Amino acid sequence: MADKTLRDILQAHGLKSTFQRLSILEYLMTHETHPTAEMIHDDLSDISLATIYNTLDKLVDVGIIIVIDTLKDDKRHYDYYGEPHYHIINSNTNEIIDADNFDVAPLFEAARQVSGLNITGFHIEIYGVDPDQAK
Amino acid sequence: MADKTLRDILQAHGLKSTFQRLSILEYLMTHETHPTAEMIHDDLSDISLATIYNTLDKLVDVGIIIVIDTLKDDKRHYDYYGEPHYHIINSNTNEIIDADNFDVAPLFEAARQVSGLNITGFHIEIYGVDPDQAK
DNA sequence: AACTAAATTAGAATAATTCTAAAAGAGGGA
DNA sequence: TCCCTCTTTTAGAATTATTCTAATTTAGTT
Ligand SMILES: [Mn+2]
Ligand SMILES: [Mn+2]
Ligand SMILES: [Zn+2]
Ligand SMILES: [Zn+2]
Repeated sequence: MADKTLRDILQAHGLKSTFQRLSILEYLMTHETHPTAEMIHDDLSDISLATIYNTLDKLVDVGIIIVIDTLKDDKRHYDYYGEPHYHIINSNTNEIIDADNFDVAPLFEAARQVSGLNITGFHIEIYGVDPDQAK
Repeated sequence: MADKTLRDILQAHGLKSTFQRLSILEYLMTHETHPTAEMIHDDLSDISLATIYNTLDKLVDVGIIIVIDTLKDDKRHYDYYGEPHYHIINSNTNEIIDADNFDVAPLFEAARQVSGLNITGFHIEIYGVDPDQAK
């Protein structure tokens, strides 16, 4: 059962399995919509909004999901982060496109050189507009 | 006078020159602190907080400054964006380091290929920790 | 089955940001 | 320089996404 896998993911990160966490994680894994807490709550309406927020915070803490806080709608968007990837944002529609066709190693090395830090992760957003749009 | 240059920048972007706008723009150009609206208001206390927000919005709209909304402090940080650059964030201290030692052209090309969009800009944050820190 | 630390919940609280609508100012033309 | 008009500024109220509280339930273990 698919349930098994979800439990494993949670346990591998030291999180207890509750049906709330299983539902929310599954929701994020199966939706490409980069939803907000409210959007998730609309669909999983049996789970309290406080739990939605608590769970999302936990999933972010352990690195299963990430936050995208760059859209102009003043809401946090969440994203399952099974594999590292970057985002392309269509400024006309605010659509977020996942992409991974770029090797970040040279960028990590550049950042290490400048800062002397141990690089642990990245957050890349590329903005674009529909090519046919005037201007 | 330095005033002249600031006026020119505002006018070049179609913004009227007010002493509030000149002050805020100069503040951002001369501080590396990536301040919040509140931090700016603390230092430029003659300017109302509403105007700080209004002005920052305008400067963002015309592209003179950018917003960094990724820190865990739940506040927007602002950054003079005279030249394109990326950010390295020390996760131990939340310090934001400016860097420009990386050519984004290949990344732009990768994004264009995936999305078909006309790429207009980017927002890159690289996270790191002090190398001596345990773990 | 019983235990206990952790998770969930409803609702209140917080606070960054936005809005309102009235007063002041900038810039252009006469 | 003096209007004129549109834009900007402002104090304070309003909004609202998110966080907090404290009581209840549950997961995982013994
Ligand atoms: Mn935010
Ligand atoms: Mn907020
Ligand atoms: Zn994504
Ligand atoms: Zn910067």
